[in-house]
Amino acid sequence: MPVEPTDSSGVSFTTNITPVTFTDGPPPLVDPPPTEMILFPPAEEAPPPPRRPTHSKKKPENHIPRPPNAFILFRSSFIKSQHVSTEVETNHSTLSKIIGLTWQNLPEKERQVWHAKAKAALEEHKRKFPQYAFRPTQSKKGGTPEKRKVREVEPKDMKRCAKIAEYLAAGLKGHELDAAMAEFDKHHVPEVVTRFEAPITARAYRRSSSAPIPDTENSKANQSFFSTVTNIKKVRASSTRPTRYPTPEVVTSGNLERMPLKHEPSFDFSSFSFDRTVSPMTTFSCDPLIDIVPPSPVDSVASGQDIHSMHSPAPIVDSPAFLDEWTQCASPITPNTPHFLESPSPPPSFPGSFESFATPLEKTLPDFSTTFPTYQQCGLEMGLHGESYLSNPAEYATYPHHSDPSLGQIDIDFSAFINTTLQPYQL
DNA sequence: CTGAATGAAAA
DNA sequence: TTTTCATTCAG
Repeated sequence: MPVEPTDSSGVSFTTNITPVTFTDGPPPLVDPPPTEMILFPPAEEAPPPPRRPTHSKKKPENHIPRPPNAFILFRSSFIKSQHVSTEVETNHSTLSKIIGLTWQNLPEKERQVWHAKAKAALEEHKRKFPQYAFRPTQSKKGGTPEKRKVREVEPKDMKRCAKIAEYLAAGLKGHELDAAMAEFDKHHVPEVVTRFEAPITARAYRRSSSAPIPDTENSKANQSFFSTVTNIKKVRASSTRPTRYPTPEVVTSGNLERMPLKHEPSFDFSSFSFDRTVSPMTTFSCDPLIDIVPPSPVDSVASGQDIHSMHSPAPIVDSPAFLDEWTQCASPITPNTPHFLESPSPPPSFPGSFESFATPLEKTLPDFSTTFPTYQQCGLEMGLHGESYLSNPAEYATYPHHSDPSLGQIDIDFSAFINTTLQPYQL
């Protein structure tokens, strides 16, 4: 809400007047439901914040923001009202999910209130900026969406989001919701799964939000990670393909300077072919839009080690033959290589593995590549402190804000790898 | 800057 | 039909 021309805000909403109830503006077009029936009454109209301190880089300073739509208004008010406290959720991406669900659950009657407010806001906007016209910048050039990016997303616990939304719809807010969710989290098994095996550490969980800190005492907490495949990305309705997660088709793009494609042991596709005659890879699919078949619950790798007893086995390797294939790759890994590592434990070192073949960039990056050899063999490694989720190559493109700026942006497109090497093994 | 949601408006 | 951008702020 930029403070435009000084006086353009002639519609100053009586800021410091005694809270005598009086609705602002003209009578609403839609009669609001009885106050006691409103689940989420609009937050108090606060004076516009003293201009956002954050230095917006792409905004011309005189930028006129779009008028907010009904949902945006609802979300804004919802956040302001702290209906979901920071105790329950702080991540705004997740909050958007929750509020989105809540919006759907909202009685039509109450939604109309917000549509009315949006309409009023639009009128107000037009009064204020008669010359305004929405001018979306066409970022990409005409023709092929050559380099649309597919971004790794943090897994969200949708069950939990839905539960929160359910409680909200039932009228639980604030501290009541806190208590209810605290109880829920005590028994809830977080279902967060990336399509490949994700190193779900306690810290990663916390950071990825929407997941309570896993209770290590809860023995079944981690066993369901791969018994249920969740994290199905909800994609906005579209007649064709989801807009944000297109099927990979670009053969090569991205910044591969630091991750050589060829003649580089650490990133040589040809060196690790998934020969289906050797071992069909039946445990996963690489299409980010396709669900995967959960891998067999246990593989030979998980030979009763403590680490594995607390985590599901890595699903990538499903057969000894396949494992052998991997061992022939740049990074020798033994069948006993742990695939999971709880964050506090130091990664095991393998003679002549990571250190010996890693590129300088890789060496500066998280050491979990030694923990997840399958990824490191793909030349994949991402995350700052080894606690980020490893990416599904099919979904990964770039994660700039998770890469150290001093290292340069990691930007790899795995489409070629996926299409040529993994495609045959998709289910 | 990005992700999340929904929806209005433009390309 | 598809894309952008309104809000929000931790990451």
